[in-house]
Order: sequence, then structure tokens, then C-alpha cells
Amino acid sequence: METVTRFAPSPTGYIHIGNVRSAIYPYLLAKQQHGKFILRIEDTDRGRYVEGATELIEDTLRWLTLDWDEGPLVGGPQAPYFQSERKEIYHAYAKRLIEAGRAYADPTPPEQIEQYRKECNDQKIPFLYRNYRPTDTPEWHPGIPLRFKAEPQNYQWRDEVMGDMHAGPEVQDDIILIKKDGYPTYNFAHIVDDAEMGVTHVMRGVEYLSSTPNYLALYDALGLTRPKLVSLPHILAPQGNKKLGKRDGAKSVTEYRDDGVLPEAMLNYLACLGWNDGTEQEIYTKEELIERFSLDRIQTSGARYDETKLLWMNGQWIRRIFNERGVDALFERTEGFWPDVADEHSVEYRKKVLSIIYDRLKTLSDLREMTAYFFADPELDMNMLLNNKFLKKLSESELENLLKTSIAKLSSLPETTWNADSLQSTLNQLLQETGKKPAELFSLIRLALSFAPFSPALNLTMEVLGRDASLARLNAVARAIQ
RNA sequence: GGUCUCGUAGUAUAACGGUUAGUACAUCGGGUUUUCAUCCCGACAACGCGGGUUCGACUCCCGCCGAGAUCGCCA
Repeated sequence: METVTRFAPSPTGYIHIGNVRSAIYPYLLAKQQHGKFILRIEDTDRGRYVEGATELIEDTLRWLTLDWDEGPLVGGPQAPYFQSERKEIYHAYAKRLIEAGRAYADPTPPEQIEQYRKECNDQKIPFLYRNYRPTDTPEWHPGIPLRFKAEPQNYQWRDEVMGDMHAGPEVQDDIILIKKDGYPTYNFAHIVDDAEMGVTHVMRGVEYLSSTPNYLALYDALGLTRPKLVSLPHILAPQGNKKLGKRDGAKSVTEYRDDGVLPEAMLNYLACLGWNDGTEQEIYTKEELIERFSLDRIQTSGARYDETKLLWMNGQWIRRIFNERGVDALFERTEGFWPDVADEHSVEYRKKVLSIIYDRLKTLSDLREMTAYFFADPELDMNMLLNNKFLKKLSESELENLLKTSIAKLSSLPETTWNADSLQSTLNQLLQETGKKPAELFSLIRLALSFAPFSPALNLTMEVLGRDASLARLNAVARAIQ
């Protein structure tokens, strides 16, 4: 049978780190099995609906390259893929249950139910609505909730991650199937949809584990075959032991995109948070993840989100793209991350800058801070120069002399041989002639050129900057010291 | 309170019942003729506790402790 998985978010806001993984794993499994990955929007709670949230979800999945085979925008045989547009289907299933005597309209006012609940809580006994089941139930009609009529029994099932599970009658209850407003609850809608859409693996967070017996009762009552159940452990917040949520400041996935994180790195990191293939490999392409993914190696315990490791992985991916696919491939990703002044420079020039700076980027947005001096003359900051840990040992006149000697020597290098190699040998000669330590001489020239806390190797920086700009900047500093 | 789940270094994880308990991030130290970074080398650092089974237990069993989930006309 073809493997069909789905990601079924509610359009109540952005997708964050704590919940994308329940899109990633189903996607990986579906692709590995050459099956289908469905996107379904669970928008049955009109009160929590957020305008634009569906687009945010689509945007997030597309960025991560988790393309869905059926769902919004692409359609599919079971369209529509918005639950709010599938009311008739749920009602049809509901009627089946009513006819079978497994569902009833509940006239009990909410306040009364609340009263029952309170009684139980006060007596510290579990609240089960079926103990308060109304005896006189009207015919079901819009405006009145429909409840499932539980017939509690022992259930056994297998969770692909958690293993063999069992539960007794004490957790089965008369859950609401259709709300007063006519929309189905999640508990009912997802079962109907998964069946209609042929979903073979229901993958979702562990928080649904406790309600599984109720779902099993529904499958049975509707005569549906159970899909495979896969409980995904939570991603925990950096502090505390709670699952990561918006209240912990969980950033949206797209925020990381805007901060210069690559989708490859995000996918890689998240996939490996709570899953591994048993080898010591750390960096995986999407194709490798698809190939190696397996349900039985998903962790059973929660995993803590560690942004530092994500950023490390992002640095690895930046280097990997540059080294394996070349500067052009990486450059394509950098659009929008350059400092504003870079706009005035050619693509070729920016690529040169990128190829000497790429290996110190953790995120693409580091470009803004790290490359400004390549595009505009830096502001002279003599304090930075004079207080440098190597340069502060030298007097101002020493610095001036050193700078002048350097300018004279570098000026002797004509435009035609102003390249990394000859610059390096010239710099080496300069070291010999002045008798200075590299730390002193090179720091001086480096700072005079960039006034940045760090920069690439000096010869490379000068090569990219060019002869004119390099000499002009050195001269400007020489004048300022006087 | 009921039910369920989880428990290897700070973090993520590996380990047929037999290993000096491995790897990565982080941290600290060192190296690659400047800085920052990359890269390389090294250090620190863990089986929640207590019983049992066994020649031998991180691994199997029981108890305890700790953490989490759930008990909505939210998903």
C-alpha cells in the first residue's frame, strides 16, 4: 500500500521550531516510500483563526523544500484541503454514528457540564462525561453539540515510536464530535479526513498519546482500519523542561530564514534533533535524510532545542555549498544580506568578497557586519588602532614610520602584479626589512585598511580591495597619525 | 488526583548483557608566520537512586525519585 502522510496544522499563527518537525518527519517518510505527503489545514476553530496564517504555513514549507503532493494551491483528489470546507463530509460520518446508536445530541448546557467537572475535581476523582450522560436526548440538529457514545473497553495498540501501548476504560469518554457551531472537533475531523485521504501514518506530537484510545474507539465505530500511529516527542525549550512554544520565545521558522539561516541547515538540524541513523554523520542533505530516515530510530524522550548547534550547522552548510558548488551557488543565497553600500558595486566584486569571507560566516546576515569596509572607506578610528593589543606597545612615531615604509614598499608593486601571491611576498619582505613581528606590522596594515575587529588574510583583503583603494586608505591613516 | 510517557556529560546522541562508555555542539588549552573565523591537536565532562536476575547490567525485572503529557464545544 502506498505510504501517505500528512502535516495538518491549524492556521493560528506562524510555524515555529517546536512544531515544524511534525512536518519534516512525515515528509521524509513519504518521500522515502515514494508515497504522498499531504498538507491539510485544520481551521475548524473559527475563534482562533488568524488571517494570513495559511500563507505563512505554505511559505515555511516551501522554504524548507517540503513540497506537498496534495493540499492547498496544488489541490488533489480529496480536495478541499481546508477542514472548514468539508462540513458535509463530517456530517455524513456523524449520521452514520447516530444511526448506529454511537452518537447522541447533547442538550446539557455548558454551565452544567462545568459543574460536573468541578464536582469531580473537588472530590479528586477523574471526570468522565459518560457518567453524566443525559438520558433524554433530542434529535441532532444544528446548534446542538453531538457526542460520541463511548463503549469503554481495553485497547492495545502499537505506537511506531513508543512501542506497545495499552489502555483501559478509564480513559475513554463521550467526546464531542461536532460542536454547537456545526464544525467538527479535531478529535473527529482528523479521523474522518485521514480515512478519506488514505493516510497510512498519523505522525503527531506525543500530547495525543493519551487520547489515542478515544480515537481507536472512533475507528472501530466507523469501521475504519487504523492507520499506523507515530508519536513524536517534544522539542523542549532551552530553559526548563517544557515543550518549546511561542511563550518561550520560539522564533518562527521564517525568522531564521530572514536571519540568514539556510534551509538545508534548518532541515538538517531539526531532522537530527531526536533522530539519528546510528552512524556518526552530522551533516545530511535532504536526499540523505530521505534515504536514511526510519521511524524506529526516533527518540522516545524530548530533545532540547539548541540554537548554538543550529548556527554551527549553518556555518558548515555555508562552507559546504561554497566548496562543493562554488561561489555562484552561495552567492545566489546572499541576496538581501549585503550591506546597503554593496549595491553600488558589481556582482563580480561582491563574489570576490564572498569568496574570501565565506568561511567565517555563521549566518548570511553576518555579511552586513563583516564586509562593509570592502564597499566604502571605513571611518578612521584611531583609538581602535592605538589601543590594539599589539600596536599599543609602539609609539605614534614608530607607527607613522612603519606605515610610511609599508606604503612605499607596497607602492612599488604595480597594478599588474597586485595579486595575492606577490602581495604575500611583498609583505614578507616588509617583515624582514622592518624587523617587526607579523602581529605588529600586519595588525597595523589590517586595521588601517578596514578598521574592523577582524578580516580575512591581509594579502587577500588587499587583492580584493585593489591597489588604489588600499594605498589611499593607508595614506589617509598615515596623515591622521601626524 | 486518575491515566500515560520519559530519564547516558551543560546540550544532542552512540554502544549483540562483557568497550578505558564513542561522537558532535558548547567550554577551556595549544597549533596553522596578524586579528576573527576556518582547519588540526588536546583537555574537561555522563549511565537519576535502590534492590534483584546474571560469572558479568547503561542494557533485563521490580521499587523509588525526578521530569513531562493528558483529563476542553483547542488543536
